Amino acid sequence: MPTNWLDVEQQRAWRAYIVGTTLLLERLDRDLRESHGLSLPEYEILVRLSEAPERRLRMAEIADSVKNSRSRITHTVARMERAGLVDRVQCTSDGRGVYAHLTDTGHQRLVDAAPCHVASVRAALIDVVAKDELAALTRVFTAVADGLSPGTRDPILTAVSS
Amino acid sequence: MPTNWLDVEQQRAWRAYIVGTTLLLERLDRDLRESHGLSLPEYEILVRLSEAPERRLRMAEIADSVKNSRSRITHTVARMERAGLVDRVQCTSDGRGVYAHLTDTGHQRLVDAAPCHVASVRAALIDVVAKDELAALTRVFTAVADGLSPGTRDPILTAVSS
DNA sequence: TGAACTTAGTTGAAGCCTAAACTATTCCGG
DNA sequence: CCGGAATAGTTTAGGCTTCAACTAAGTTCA
Repeated sequence: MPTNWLDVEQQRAWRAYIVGTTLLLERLDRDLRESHGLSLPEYEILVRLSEAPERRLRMAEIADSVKNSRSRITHTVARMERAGLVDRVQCTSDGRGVYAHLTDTGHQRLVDAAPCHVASVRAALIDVVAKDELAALTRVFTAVADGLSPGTRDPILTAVSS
Repeated sequence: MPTNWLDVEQQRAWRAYIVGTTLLLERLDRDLRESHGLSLPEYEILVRLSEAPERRLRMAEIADSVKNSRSRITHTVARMERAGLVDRVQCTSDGRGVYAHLTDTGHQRLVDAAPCHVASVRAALIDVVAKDELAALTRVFTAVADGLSPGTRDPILTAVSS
């Protein structure tokens, strides 16, 4: 079967996307690190934990929600525990299970970092695109995620309420 | 100044984007590795070199075009050289300069990998998105890249010809 | 009950990336 | 021409990620 190459428009879209994403993720990570000593992956975990009932989640739930491997979550949570951002709590109902639980310190760290992070996201992405382009972005990446990981959508991506 | 938080639509867009991007980049990288033993960053470098005059670029040109640090390019090109994909050639006009030059092996490797990679990009992104959404994607990330790295746009992103 | 299988999570080694310091060369002003 | 500043690229160490192998606990089914 001959390759169905990308046409010029598609190639432009693809390259713009990788280049923009490389710059964007690097910037957000750097801003968080410099101002609050958090990496972007750590920040994302803090957010998920802060939104969870009792501020805790099973390791696998974290892994699923941020789309990282379990191994990676183990390592990252271990670092966060060393930094006092989370506790690890044995799950009583499942002897294999472990909860990562947001500490007060961790919560405060998130509260401190959030305004700065939101400002970065706005400055670099949200505020430089039109409303309808943002809507297109949502559709595009919802479709992408659904194609690559069907049936595991973030609740916020389907419900309108926070 | 009170934080200008993201509204629900903006939050949906942002989360869809990170989650989708995490899955997408991971998938493309994995596909390339498994089928052709290349990482996505390596593949991108091969593409840039293959398009360059005489199939060679200065280290800094590579770094700029893929938006990676020079240090990272040094490391990545060193690995690629070990793998026989590129040569390193001392620049005659500037004693400090080094060219990375695509070898025949490297070019063949790219030719072999390209159809597979394009198929992955199509399956995961291009073919799951409408034409106008793709155009929006281009606009969004061109704006993002321009905001974060003004004045260093990829030629393909401004010219219509390949 | 118990053997096989699955799931949750961890571990350790190897590879990749970052940051900062470093070498070598070129550029610029006097 | 010289000295200082800037540029090109490399190096090294340390941190992060991946991979494969591993432990431990739960599940299934005869």
